[in-house]
Formats: sequence, structure tokens, C-alpha cells
Amino acid sequence: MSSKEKYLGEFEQFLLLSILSLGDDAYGTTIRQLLADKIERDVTIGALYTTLERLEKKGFVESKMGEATRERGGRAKKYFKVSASGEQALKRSKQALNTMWQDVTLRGEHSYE
Amino acid sequence: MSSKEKYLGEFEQFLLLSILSLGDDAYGTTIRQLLADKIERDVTIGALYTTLERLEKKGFVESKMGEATRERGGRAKKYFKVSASGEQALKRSKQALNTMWQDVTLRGEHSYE
DNA sequence: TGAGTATATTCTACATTGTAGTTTATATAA
DNA sequence: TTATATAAACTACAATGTAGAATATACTCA
Repeated sequence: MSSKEKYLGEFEQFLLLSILSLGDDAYGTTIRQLLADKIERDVTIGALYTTLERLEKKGFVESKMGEATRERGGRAKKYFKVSASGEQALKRSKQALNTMWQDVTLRGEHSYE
Repeated sequence: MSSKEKYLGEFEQFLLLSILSLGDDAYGTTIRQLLADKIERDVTIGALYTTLERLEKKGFVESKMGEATRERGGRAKKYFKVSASGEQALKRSKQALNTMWQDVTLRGEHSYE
């Protein structure tokens, strides 16, 4: 019956990677910003939080609300971090993709770098 | 308004890569087999053809029915190949993922190899 | 002290992709 | 003309992607 693990969607992968990149400063707005900067993907806040919540439900990320002690206006931030199983899932996705790319060369490319 | 291009889903990427790998012998059954062998992903025929058809509708793959001249029983094969825009899309997906991985290191990993 | 403003998350709804299983088509052989 | 092998088409539903409005909360300053 082989491997039964679920696969990550592409957007889920992007979110997990964003969180890892941002370290201790990963929350809605910074994640959104990073996606826009790095890969020019402009997602709405709705898209973002919905997926983040699903990832949390699956145990791939954990969250905690930010401290109340702040020198700025606005609602509390919700910080995210990737769980061990989240990293695991990410790693599997990466490996699968690497394996598939292995013997593929695109037109105009020299080889898989 | 930035980049409006649509993104490929992960399974779509896998199919495109399978087709590229298989070269002139890419059709339902061989694609399915390759996925099972290479990344232990067992998809049903339904899943496969449905996605293939959607990729074709988007212009990422092209198909043509196999010759009638065959020494075997059964229905004609439908061969697939990746179009130029399919390769393009694939390339963009790969680059985006590479960019995101760039400064991420997983627990227990040494760095992005 | 209570509008105004800034910051951020929740909620609701729908579109696209992923996945499965059954059915149908077609060719060859007995 | 039926059995068997091979492969694609169809139907239905689940999961993921995406959007935008609504809501919450904390500062600031007259």
C-alpha cells in the first residue's frame, strides 16, 4: 500500500519556507512581505491566514500571540514557527522534486545545475 | 498589479516532469509507473488523466493518439509532450522554490546542497 | 475620553487542483 | 462472439488556493 503521507501544496511550501526564513519575526505581515519581495507573489491576507490555519491544524506550524508590551498601535501579532513534522514534510517535498528533476533538461538549459 | 501568471500545482509539476523524463514514450500507464517508481507516489488513473487534461486545456502539454499499427491488444495510447509554455511554467516554479530555499536550513541539515 | 488612525487577524465564500473509482472503448486471440 | 488485455473517458468529491470584507485592539491627541 506504500507511502501514505500527505503532500504539501505548493503554496503551503512557500509559507513554511517563509516562516523558516523569517525566524523569530514570522507573522502575517512579514510573511506576506517576504513573498512579495522574494518571488513577486502577491497574496491577499485572507489567502495567507487561511492556509496558515490549515497548516496549524495539520501540525506543520505552531503559533503564539505576541506580547502585550509594545510601543505601537494595533492588534497583537500572531507569531508562527515551523514544527519538526513541518520540516519533515518540507524535506520530503524537496526530495521528491529533486528526484523528478534529476534527469530532466529544459530546452535552452545545459543541465540540472 | 505585478506578475499575473498562474502557478503550477505540485502534482502538475510532477506530471510535466514525468512526461519530459519519458520522452517519446509518455502516456498514461508509463507516467503512472514512473511516479510509482521514482517517488513512490501511487496515483489512480483517474487522477492522472484528469490532471493531464487540465494541463492540456491550459496549453502546457499537447497530445496525439498513437498509431493503429500495433502488435498488442487494447485501446490506442495517447501520447503527451510538454509544450514550450509548459517548460516555461516549470522553470518559473523551480526558480521560485529555489529562491525560497536559498537561505533556509533544516534542523539536522548542514545547508542547502 | 473618545474619535481617529494604524496594525493585524478572523470570517465567509468561491475557484482551482488533487484524487478516486467506475465505465467505456478498442484491439487481439481463442 | 466471447474472453482478455490495454488504455482512456467520465463522474464525483476532497483538499488546497485565493479574495475581500469585517472585526479586534492598541496607541494618540485634541
